[in-house]
Formats: sequence, C-alpha cells, structure tokens
Amino acid sequence: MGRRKIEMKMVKDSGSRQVTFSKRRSGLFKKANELATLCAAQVAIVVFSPGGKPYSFGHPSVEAVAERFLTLNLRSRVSIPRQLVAQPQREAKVERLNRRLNAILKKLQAEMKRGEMLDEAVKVARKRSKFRKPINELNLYELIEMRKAMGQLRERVKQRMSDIEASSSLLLLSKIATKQAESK
Amino acid sequence: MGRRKIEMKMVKDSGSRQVTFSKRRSGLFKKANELATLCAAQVAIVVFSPGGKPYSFGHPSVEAVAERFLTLNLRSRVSIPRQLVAQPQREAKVERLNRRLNAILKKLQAEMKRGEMLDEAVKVARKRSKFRKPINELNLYELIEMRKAMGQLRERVKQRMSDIEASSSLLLLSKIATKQAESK
DNA sequence: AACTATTTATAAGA
DNA sequence: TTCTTATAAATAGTT
Repeated sequence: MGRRKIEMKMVKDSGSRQVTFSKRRSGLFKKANELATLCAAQVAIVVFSPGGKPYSFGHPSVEAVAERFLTLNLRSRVSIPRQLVAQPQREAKVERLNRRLNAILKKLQAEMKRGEMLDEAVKVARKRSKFRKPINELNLYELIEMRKAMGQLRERVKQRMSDIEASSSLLLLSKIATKQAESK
Repeated sequence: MGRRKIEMKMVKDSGSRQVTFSKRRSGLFKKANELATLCAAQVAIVVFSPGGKPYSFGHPSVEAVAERFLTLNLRSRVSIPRQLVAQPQREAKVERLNRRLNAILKKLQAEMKRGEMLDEAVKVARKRSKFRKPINELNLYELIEMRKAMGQLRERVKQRMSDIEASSSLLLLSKIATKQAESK
C-alpha cells in the first residue's frame, strides 16, 4: 500500500521499523474503531512496540471487553432428538457422574474466584501507587505474585478440562463397546 | 474502501452488518499480523461480534504476550511479602463479577447435565435393544447423535475456556499498561 | 509531519 | 459462504 510493495518480513532498519510501527499501529486502531462503530462490536487490543512500550485500544474499553465474557449469554446449541431426552430414570452411575461433575464445577468456581482476587489486588496496588510514585518495589512484587497465580490458575483449569474430556471420551467408548458386545 | 463510501455509523441491516463484521474482522486480524511481522511487535486482540461471539488474535499468542512482557521487565530478585496475597476487602464491582461468574457456572453445569442426559439415553436404548436384536436403526442413529452432541459439548467447553483465558490475559495486560502509564 | 504513487482492503453485486 | 470488481483507504517511500 505505498510506493512499493514490501516483503512481509521484519523491517531491518530500526528507524524505519519504528516509523512503520507508528503508522500501522494507528491504522490498526482506526480499523478497530471502524469495526466497533459499524458493527456494534466490542474490541480490545493491546500492542507492545519493538521497544517494549505498551499501547492499547478498547471499545468501549479494554476492561469492559475483557469482562464481557462474564456476561456471555450461554444458549444451548446442542440439538438433542426429543425421543432421547425424555425418560428421567436416573441410575447409580449417572448419579455418580453427576456428583463428580458438580465437584469439578465447584473447584472451577473456586479457582475463578482466585482470579477475581487478583483483580482486586491490582486495584488495591493501583490505589497505593497514587501515594508512592514512581512505581515502587511493592508493586513489582505484586505483579510477580499475580503472574504466578495466573499461570497456576490457567494450568489448573486446563487440567480440569482435560479431565472432563478424558472422562467423556471414556464414557462414550465404554458405551460403544457395550453396544457392540450386545449386538454379537 | 469499496464500490461506495459508507457512513461511519452502525450498519442497520443485520445481515449486511454480519457480512461487514466478518470481512472487517479478518481484515483487522490480517493487519495485526502484519504489524507483528513487520515490526517484531506483540499484539493481542479480542473482539465480540454483534451476535456476542468472541474472536481472538494473538502474536505469538494472547497468553504469550503477557508472559514475555513480564519476563522481560521483571527481575528475579524478589521475595513476596505475605500481606500482598490476600486483602479480602471486597468492593461492589467484585461482588457483581462474582455473581455473574456464578450464573455462568450454573449454565455450564446445566450443559454438563445435558451430557449426562445422553448417558441416560444410551441406557434406555440399550434396554430397548434387548428386545430387538441385532442392533437396530434407532440405536445407530442414537449413537451417531450422541457422538455429535458429545463433540459439540466438548468444543463449546473448550471455546469457553479459551475465551476465559484470552480475557484474563488481556485484563492483566491492560492493568500492567495502566500501571506503567501511572508511573510516568 | 506532509505528500503521493501504489498497493491493499472492502462494499456491492453475483 | 465465496468470488469478483470498482472504488475507497492505507501506507512506503519521499520531501
């Protein structure tokens, strides 16, 4: 989009790279703003320049978009044939599965609450920093702690998901195996 | 940028809006990718469509942007003061988040239970098959449906998890950006 | 920061 | 959804 076509590789000259970054960053944010305006969409962007400076764009704000997932309206999109859904005749195994899933969800919930605690910690830290500028040691510590807890949270949630997946798959496999045995 | 210039206001027709969103979202992500490639920059984007569907772009990934930033900027010479980890001084906003989270988890749980309904359905089918051997059309159909529904359920849960991860990371990033701005 | 020759994105249409 | 194409917009190189 200019006098010449350029290769899609990192611009070598550091001066040009900075100029390109500046132009394209503002182009990107403009596009993001247009997308939000034209489509009533919410958009959040965070960019770090090659020099490590952070820039952000948010419509209505980065925080609002990030928090929106909490208000996502879950609709049931799985269509289950009516005749399959009927008969609420629960047996022992179903009950056990039910209890296990509930337990998992409780843990998930507890872990999510930890995430909120971090959010809160950051707010407290931000308030403190108003009285102790520039950024102080305490805030650095907090960031590190936050990062650690974030990572742990993510790992634990991933693990939980793989548990759920594994048990679902096993359940399905066992059913198929049973049906095959019956049909012989 | 097309056959005609358009006003920068929300596209009224919902169909056109969806088309515009789709095209511009991919354009935005392409631009983001170019920015990252040309400038060795790190970029993270989260977008919600007018219909509420979340989309994300990250280079190298939304999570990695957070990770690398913290690694580059924080020296490892710290021990974390205990008092930082928890100050349960809940504010109204945190409470709201908590309630939203609980609501979502309830829905997630409801979806999980739907998965269990399938389990039950298979048992019903199995009982039926005792009277109609070998395996009948209905059972095959049921199995196929079950497999499909299982897969969809799993995909949805995965998607939800990646939404949560992306949003968490963005939230963290925005906080860090704010903190840096404050410290200047 | 501005200026343009070009390239790229995309609105409308199929 | 995907493609085509006329046109608007972004931008690479220049001043």
